Amino acid sequence: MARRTGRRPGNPDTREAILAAARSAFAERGFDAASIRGIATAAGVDPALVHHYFGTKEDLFRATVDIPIDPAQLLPTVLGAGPDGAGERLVRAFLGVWDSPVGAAAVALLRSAVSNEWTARLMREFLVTQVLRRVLDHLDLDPAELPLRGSLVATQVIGLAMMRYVIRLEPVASADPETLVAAIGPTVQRYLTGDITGDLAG
Amino acid sequence: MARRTGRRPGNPDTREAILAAARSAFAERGFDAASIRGIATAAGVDPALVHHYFGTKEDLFRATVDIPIDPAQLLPTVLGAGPDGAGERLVRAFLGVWDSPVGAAAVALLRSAVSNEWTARLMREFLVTQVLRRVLDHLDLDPAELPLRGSLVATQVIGLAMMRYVIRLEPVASADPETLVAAIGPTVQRYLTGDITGDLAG
DNA sequence: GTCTATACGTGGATAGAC
DNA sequence: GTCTATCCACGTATAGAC
Repeated sequence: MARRTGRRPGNPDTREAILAAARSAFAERGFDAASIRGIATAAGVDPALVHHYFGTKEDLFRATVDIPIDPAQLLPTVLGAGPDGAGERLVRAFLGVWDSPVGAAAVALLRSAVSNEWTARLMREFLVTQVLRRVLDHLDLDPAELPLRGSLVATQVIGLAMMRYVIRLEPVASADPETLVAAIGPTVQRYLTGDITGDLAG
Repeated sequence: MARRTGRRPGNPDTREAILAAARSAFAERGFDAASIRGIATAAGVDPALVHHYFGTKEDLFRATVDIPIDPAQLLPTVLGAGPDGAGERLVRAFLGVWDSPVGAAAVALLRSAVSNEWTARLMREFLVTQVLRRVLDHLDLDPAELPLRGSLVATQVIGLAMMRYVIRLEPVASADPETLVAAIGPTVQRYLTGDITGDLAG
């Protein structure tokens, strides 16, 4: 019995356990409020290990939100069938991602963007360069209108995320995804391709 | 010369100075990140005075967001001219409030609602009982649809606030209010009185 | 590779002097 | 009414023992 009964050394998935704990902690509390100690406790490891594997808290956050989701993959689904109905498909695709486990990273980014200037910049850049620009570039539109159209889409989509995942306002928080697609899809469609100058009457 | 040259005693507007500093601090950083010490420094007073006037940090926050804005006052403006165009008028009224100095309190509440469960509850209750219910009660609608309509309006309006005041995504962040009214008003109008079940095609 | 101990900073809150 | 001094809790991060 050369070895004591203590915890086994070199646990191979300690890193993954930390990452998972960090993901939910950041998603539930945001960057500032989440603590390394809390994450370590949730993962069942020592706080020092977190630093050992990931460096600073900021590094850990970056690793957390650096999810293996390539927005480009979703583009064919959203835009493949042409501009008609793109709004509905975009809302459906967003809900699909946010409702999935990896959506926790998106919620973490959203929650943190409110308290941290650098995470807000991270979010702006992600929204603009990874999502909005790609979608809008595939639609034949007046280039001068693109920035406004893009940020209007952002107001609706991020507002939906805020109410559903952060503020948890009912009934949006637990509504069926297709209900939201039917209700909000047309809004996004109008922001993408419709008239946004006010000529459209109720 | 019975009196020294030190700071004058009994400064009557110290309380207001603290309140103003607290408002902008909470609006810029949220409840958690804003510190009593920082607020005191910004107000040019001692941290202990903050406690003396307002009690705990939570008490101070409540005093900060307890603004003298009665949503009921805005109702005639929004709904007075009938349901047609109510969406545009609601967006205009919101921007009027949020863009004004007292809007800082609203931004503070929004920012804080993301990190604090109790401020999120505060915001939910304010939204539901003070804003959405009042607006919707004045429109003749199927009562079964009211909660969904109300939270849809919330997704769009709060999303607008997030992008304009918190994330500061351009061009929405510095857009002319009437541009936003023209673009977003019809969305709110549809959520209030239109078809939200998906029959409306682009 | 894992954990203990600790340095270092910050922030809320209070007691009590002036 | 205002401020000094301080207590206490917590968080990040690191050094170094095992």
